[in-house]
Amino acid sequence: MAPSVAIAITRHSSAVNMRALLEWFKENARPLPWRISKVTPWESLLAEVILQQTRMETGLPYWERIRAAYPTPADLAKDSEENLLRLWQGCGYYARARNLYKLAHTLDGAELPTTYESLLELPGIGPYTAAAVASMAFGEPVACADGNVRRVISRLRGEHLTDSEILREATTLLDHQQPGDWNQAMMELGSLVCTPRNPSCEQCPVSPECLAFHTGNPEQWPLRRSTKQTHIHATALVVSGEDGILLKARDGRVLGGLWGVPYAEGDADTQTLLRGRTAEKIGKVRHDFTHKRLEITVYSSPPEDDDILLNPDSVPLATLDRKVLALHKGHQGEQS
DNA sequence: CAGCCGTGGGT
DNA sequence: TACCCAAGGCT
Repeated sequence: MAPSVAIAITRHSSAVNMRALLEWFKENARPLPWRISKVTPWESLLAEVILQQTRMETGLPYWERIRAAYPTPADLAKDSEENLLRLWQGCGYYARARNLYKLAHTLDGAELPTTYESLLELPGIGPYTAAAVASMAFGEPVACADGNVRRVISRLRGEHLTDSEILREATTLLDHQQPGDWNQAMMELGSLVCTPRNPSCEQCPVSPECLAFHTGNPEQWPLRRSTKQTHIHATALVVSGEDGILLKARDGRVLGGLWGVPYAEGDADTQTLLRGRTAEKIGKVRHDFTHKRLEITVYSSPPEDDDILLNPDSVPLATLDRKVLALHKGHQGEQS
């Protein structure tokens, strides 16, 4: 009998959690644009993609610009990928932009699909984004599990849960009448109250039922991810003349689709990079990715005859390249 | 499943 | 400084 009693209590507690959480959300939700006025499903999808692994304050200006430039997916499909990347530059994880561009072409003028399952088939749309758009834009009762939800649920249960266990629990708790609000409430709670460090349990609407709160050490959940950052020495070459800077389109997965100065990692590639040039070392730039730290030695050289120079503001550039160009500009200032 | 993919802010 | 980690998805 004991197990069924426990289950009954759990279910009852879940219902209490939901009501308290939704009430807290109504009072404390940040005034985000899509909460102030209604947005289209496309605009909702744009927001979710831009906010993947990106903080609200960082992502919001990008959302405003990109939704204004592309009110519909057809508007995006009509434009070039490079123009999208120009609006995306500095936001990071550029595969998101490349996939978004593919998505617009996949639709081929059609409306956005309206269900979790069909959204999931689109490029760049995974379980989180499909659930977020399906619930918020179309009212489908599907739970989404992002980093916030993972943390909130891990602490509620006081367990180190796998992703599928998190999703199962989120689905159990989901309010089927207001799935979009409930998903947002869970994420908002994780973002504002149930923070990774120094959570504000005294302000939490569900702390009475939170096992982590009762242990007095909620920060022990969820498990920390291991992050190993490798250190890499790289070389960048700024070839500048009156007409601009030598820039090339990058390809591959790292900063693919953006443009940048000639760049190399390792001695052999560096020698190739500088071969035939009279290059002067002008300084170092440090740039961190999630899993690697770049120490970039920057060289400057005058253009050769067949170098094609561009205005850096005319092409999409990553922040890494902007840092390199900023160093070069400062060095030029010193020279004159 | 684990590693990879940007950038910026917080501690 | 070094590390964490964000409305994740792809391979």
